[in-house]
Amino acid sequence: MLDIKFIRENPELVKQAIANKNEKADIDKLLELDEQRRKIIVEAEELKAKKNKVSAQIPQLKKAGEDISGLLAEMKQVSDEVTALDKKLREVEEELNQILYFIPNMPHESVPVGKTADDNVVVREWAPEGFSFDEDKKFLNHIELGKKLNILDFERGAKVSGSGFPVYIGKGATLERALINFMLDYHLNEHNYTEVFPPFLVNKESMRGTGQLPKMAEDMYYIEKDELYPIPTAEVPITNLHRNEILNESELPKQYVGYSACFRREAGSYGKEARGFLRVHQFNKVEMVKMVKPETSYDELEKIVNDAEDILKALKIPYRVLLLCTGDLSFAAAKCYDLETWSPAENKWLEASSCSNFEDFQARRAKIRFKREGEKKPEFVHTLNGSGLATSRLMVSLLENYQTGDGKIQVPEVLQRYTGFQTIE
RNA sequence: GGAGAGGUGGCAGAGUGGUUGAAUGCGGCGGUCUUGAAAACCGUUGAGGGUUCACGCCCUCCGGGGGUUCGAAUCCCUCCCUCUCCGCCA
Repeated sequence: MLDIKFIRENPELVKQAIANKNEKADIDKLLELDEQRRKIIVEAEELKAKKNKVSAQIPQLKKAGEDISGLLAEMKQVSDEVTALDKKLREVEEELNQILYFIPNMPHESVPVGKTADDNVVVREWAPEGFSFDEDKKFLNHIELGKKLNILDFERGAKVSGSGFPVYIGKGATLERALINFMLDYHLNEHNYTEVFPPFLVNKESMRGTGQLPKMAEDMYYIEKDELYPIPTAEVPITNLHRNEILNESELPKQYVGYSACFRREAGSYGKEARGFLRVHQFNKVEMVKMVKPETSYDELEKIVNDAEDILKALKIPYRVLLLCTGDLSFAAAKCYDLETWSPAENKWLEASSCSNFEDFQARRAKIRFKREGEKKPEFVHTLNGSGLATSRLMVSLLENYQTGDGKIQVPEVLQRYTGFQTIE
């Protein structure tokens, strides 16, 4: 959420930012409500001050034996007016929030302005030694490989749950588990994160805190009976760990890494793009979350991208880093890098990680603050997160890149001590 | 799921209708004393909002929400959470 004061002082900037993000919000209406709100507050507080003053005098007057019935009647009137004004204030604030909660974050000045994914900028590419984009070579895609080697079963997943719920079997399941453990260990040992194993169901306040609600409600699963949401990413429970808290400056930066299953309805996405692992309702992801001092957040963003890249380098999977343009930037993000891994069978890049700086957008919603040494006023932290990484897309690239000419899979070297086997055949 | 107890400031813990944002203790910060430190003593120590160029002034907050009252941490309703006992259970 943006600071209402900032919007008040920079309405044109905000309008431009929203337009650049291909979003809509009625800023003029918002400012009108804001003014109305403050007017009501002034009026109500004057009455409250009067009420408090008189109420304090009443016991003395009573003690002195004076007749206060007239005063009581008058105060009753004042009290009723206050109640009416407070009610009006709540209504105005609700209307105001209805707009405010739907306003996206402002893109950082370093983010290229653009309409669609075509306007994203390739920052760098990486590939292991000896790699080439070999278009002549015949590659089986991950679905074919999964079937042939009996390690993935999309049909049975559809039977048990529905389409988009893949099942890993045998060495496929082991490989998936190995991948998750490898990534967690790597971030713990090489990158100095604190491990978190979060709940997979969260409440409404948490979903609002990180910005999934109210705007993305349609993309979430919801368990009505208990008013809980299956998480779309571990970002939600981990960032909300410190909701409504004031941290000490010395505690920052907070660096968490956690595994979770992720649940997404993916309403409205069908067809070719949804084949196999490319778009699923449940997948596994290792997520990095940081809470940092504002002045360091853009350095931290670069670090988090590097941390995700290190995993791909260790796995020796070709990838590229994309800087997203304003139009492709998600609702809560100020700046975002995507990591895309190469899929030789699809002959294209697949998004396997997304690393974002949210600045104080989430922190303001979730009230995550910190206090500087010697300062009185708490400030909002900056929050960041990055997938490090999502296994489903990564698994596509892994299987396809590590297939041998005769349709077997060579297990990446760094995973072998986790799998206990070197090949899948 | 049933029965009971409870949720107050960083922590502990008073407070059951009237200047209580809240006693007291601990902790934190500042000071006196000291070569320095400890002890002792004195002072200070929450958040949000409105208004103001500013000093300041005002409002709100004692788990969340609503209500009674001129006035609520204190009374009523409701929801949430924690603890104890019983039941059920991976």
